[in-house]
Amino acid sequence: MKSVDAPGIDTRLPAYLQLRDRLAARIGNGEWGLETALPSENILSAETGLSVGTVRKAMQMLVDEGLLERRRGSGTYLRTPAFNASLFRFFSVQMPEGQGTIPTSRILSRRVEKAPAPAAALFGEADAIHVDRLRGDSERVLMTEDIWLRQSSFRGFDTLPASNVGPLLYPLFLERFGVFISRAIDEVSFSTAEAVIAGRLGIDEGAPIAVIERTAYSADGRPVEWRVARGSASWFRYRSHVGPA
Amino acid sequence: MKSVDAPGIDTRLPAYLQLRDRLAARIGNGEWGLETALPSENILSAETGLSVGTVRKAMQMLVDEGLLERRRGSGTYLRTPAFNASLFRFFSVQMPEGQGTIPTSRILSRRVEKAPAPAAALFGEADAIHVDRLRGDSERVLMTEDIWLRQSSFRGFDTLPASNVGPLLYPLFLERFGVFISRAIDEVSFSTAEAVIAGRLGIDEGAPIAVIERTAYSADGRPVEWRVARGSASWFRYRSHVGPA
DNA sequence: CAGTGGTCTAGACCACGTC
DNA sequence: ACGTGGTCTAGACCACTGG
Repeated sequence: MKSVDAPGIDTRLPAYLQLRDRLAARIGNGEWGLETALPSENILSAETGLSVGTVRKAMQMLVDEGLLERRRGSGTYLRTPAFNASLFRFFSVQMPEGQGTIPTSRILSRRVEKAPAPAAALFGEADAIHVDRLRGDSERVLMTEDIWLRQSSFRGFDTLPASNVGPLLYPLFLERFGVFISRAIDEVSFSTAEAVIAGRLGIDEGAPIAVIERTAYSADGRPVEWRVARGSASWFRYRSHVGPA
Repeated sequence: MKSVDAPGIDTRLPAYLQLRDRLAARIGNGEWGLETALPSENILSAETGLSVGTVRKAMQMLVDEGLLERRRGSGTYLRTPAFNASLFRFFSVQMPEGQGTIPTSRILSRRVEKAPAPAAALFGEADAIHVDRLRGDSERVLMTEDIWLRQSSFRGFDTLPASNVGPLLYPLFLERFGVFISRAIDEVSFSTAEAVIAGRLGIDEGAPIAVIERTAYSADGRPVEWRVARGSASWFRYRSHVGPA
């Protein structure tokens, strides 16, 4: 077996895992664009000295993890859209099921601040980039979001021109910062609206609200985002798949 | 390629998929117990006339789907416990995190009834087995559950001696009815307690409650259970993983 | 048509459990 | 020691995409 030389790669691991890590790193570095095919299995096989089957296993792993998408007869490509769509599942009642209408988004502020305790513990950093944001549809505000980003992963996000920041953050994270969000953990709970939140959502102070706390992890397994989303409990609906998709 | 003869198996499918379906069916029929190893890869290869690699792919698929568990040097076994544990995630705040304390369970009634519209549509059957049940810990009732089971899959469940029905239903489904629950979809929303519900939960009428509607699917992909669980919103917390585990 | 990924084979050697 | 699953090889043929 030939080892896959690269810094930070544990050569005691099986070859296909080393190759997986190597490819994940190259993806994170932005080596391939959204519509550029990765090197084919044969080429990677020749480059690495591994057999095609082993290369296949490494690439398949990245497909299973949601990073790549295979197109028979064409090649293997980066994949972002589907995962992002799945992150808006809490709008499912508001939108016609299955149609991927992207909710509107208005960013109120982006600032480096002292991180709240959960975010600080997660990131291992005292400060974080705080994004304050409203989400809704064309008619009204549905949720308010407080997003904290790991400062060392998204340095400069707070000073990016507003015109570069669209309604979807995760594609931007990949394109500008080489950070691919591969998974997240959501926690749904129930609370009542404080005055500021109530005002933003257009509901009474003390009215019931749903709270979603999300911790998102990059492809290398580190937590890079912690967000708290709040919306009126009355229309709220959260869908979750448990077990194999 | 040699086809894997069996009723209900589409022979146009790739061999590894046919073998997967065949094995899933045999698992559903209860052919192997919880601590009995399945036939080894070599044996299955000889039996089916397929190469070991192809057999491997079929078995790996069932592992990925959560049906099987591989133990190197020993064999491949059925797997139930982990998945069942994961189905009690909504108790995560009440219980010491990570410890699999099984909540208490008290079944109030089991009856064949006219199924509510969502269950009837899901099952394609007008009647269903209705299970009315309370869940909690040693001190108090935490949730009430209304469970509807597909009658044709669980015929006789309503007349099973109570002593045979433990706190966990899914292991029972597998052992008595050969039904393996492989995945589910949860929908979380918030409402207020009607009088009966409030009385059961020991909260005020009109107090906020969390509602979890779950549709559970068997290994062959058919919906076999629809349940609605209700608990006080004040302590409620629901955790969900999105993206690859 | 050439190149891609999808399936499949028939071996090899290894790490690990069980007996 | 033997059998299990885990990794890996070096091919084969197929279905599909694209120019």
